[in-house]
Amino acid sequence: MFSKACKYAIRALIYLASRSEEPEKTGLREIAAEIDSPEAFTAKIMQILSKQNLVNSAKGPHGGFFIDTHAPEIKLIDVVKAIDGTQSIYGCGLGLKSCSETEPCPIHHEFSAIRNGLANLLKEQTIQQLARELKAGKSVLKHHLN
Amino acid sequence: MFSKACKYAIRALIYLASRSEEPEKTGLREIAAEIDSPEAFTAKIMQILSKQNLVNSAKGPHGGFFIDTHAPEIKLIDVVKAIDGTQSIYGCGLGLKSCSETEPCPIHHEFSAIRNGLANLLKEQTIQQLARELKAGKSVLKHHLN
DNA sequence: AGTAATAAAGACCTAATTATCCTTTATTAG
DNA sequence: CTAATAAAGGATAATTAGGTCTTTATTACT
Repeated sequence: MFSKACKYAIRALIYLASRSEEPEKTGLREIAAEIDSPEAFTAKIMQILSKQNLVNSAKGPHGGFFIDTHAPEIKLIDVVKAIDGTQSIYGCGLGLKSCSETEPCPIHHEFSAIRNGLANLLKEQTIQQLARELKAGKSVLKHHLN
Repeated sequence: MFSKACKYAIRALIYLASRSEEPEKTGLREIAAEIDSPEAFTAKIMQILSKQNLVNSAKGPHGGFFIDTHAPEIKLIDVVKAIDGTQSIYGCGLGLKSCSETEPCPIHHEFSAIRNGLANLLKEQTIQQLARELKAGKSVLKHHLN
């Protein structure tokens, strides 16, 4: 569905959002540890998110990443587009270059409903919503050992 | 959604099924040409499908691939499982090892509906159904130049 | 029997993704 | 102004997905 990079990105953003009322910034090390992702690779992903203004960053001591609490909430689709691109969501299910309503691939119509459902979900759901559920203990970002 | 190999597999099977009342077998070259896929790579995929008994083959002159018309219709999910494995359908959307109803990832519930819809579709739809629509001119397997 | 046609099998190559390492640059505390 | 800290950026390595090539086995037709 999503690339690994995209999964890390979503997890990282949810974690960041889950502690974004804290005025403190969160360092890369902590993020990677909390979402159980490779640190250096996560750094690359954070760079992309930062360039796309999905996240803010500050260098130096007490620096780190943070989400602007005054900015509009981040939609999942923004993250997916930033990391995986639009083709991953809107491309043909069977990989045909020219697949459309008028020249559909064999599964085009059957998959449209699903694809649209997914797209709508990604457009509706925000990182912050998911972060609130995480904080409420309704979900987890990594395996919790008993 | 699916790997390229899986897309080729589905396209190849639909093409084969679309001409399976022909008693003649269909050679690799023709399949690859008709679904616009790399020949050698398609050969590999056909080997897998053949081992999984999703398709039959015959060596030698006038040999080729064919689908047993008396066997039950091939469900899309059989193809996806054979090529991409079950993880591609049932794995966690955020890549968590232990994601379940009791320890869900943040998007678990939201995605369950979509995931289930997809799985049901794959379980219902058959290659042969799609082949009939293809033959009726309602869909295409490759780009048709004007 | 011999030859051509075809799939099967395995080794091999290439490109993209994932991941690591190291250097540079910016920021801050003291 | 220096040392510490942390992100940014570049280079590179490892892994996986995607794809090719060569050889072998099988069959049909002279």
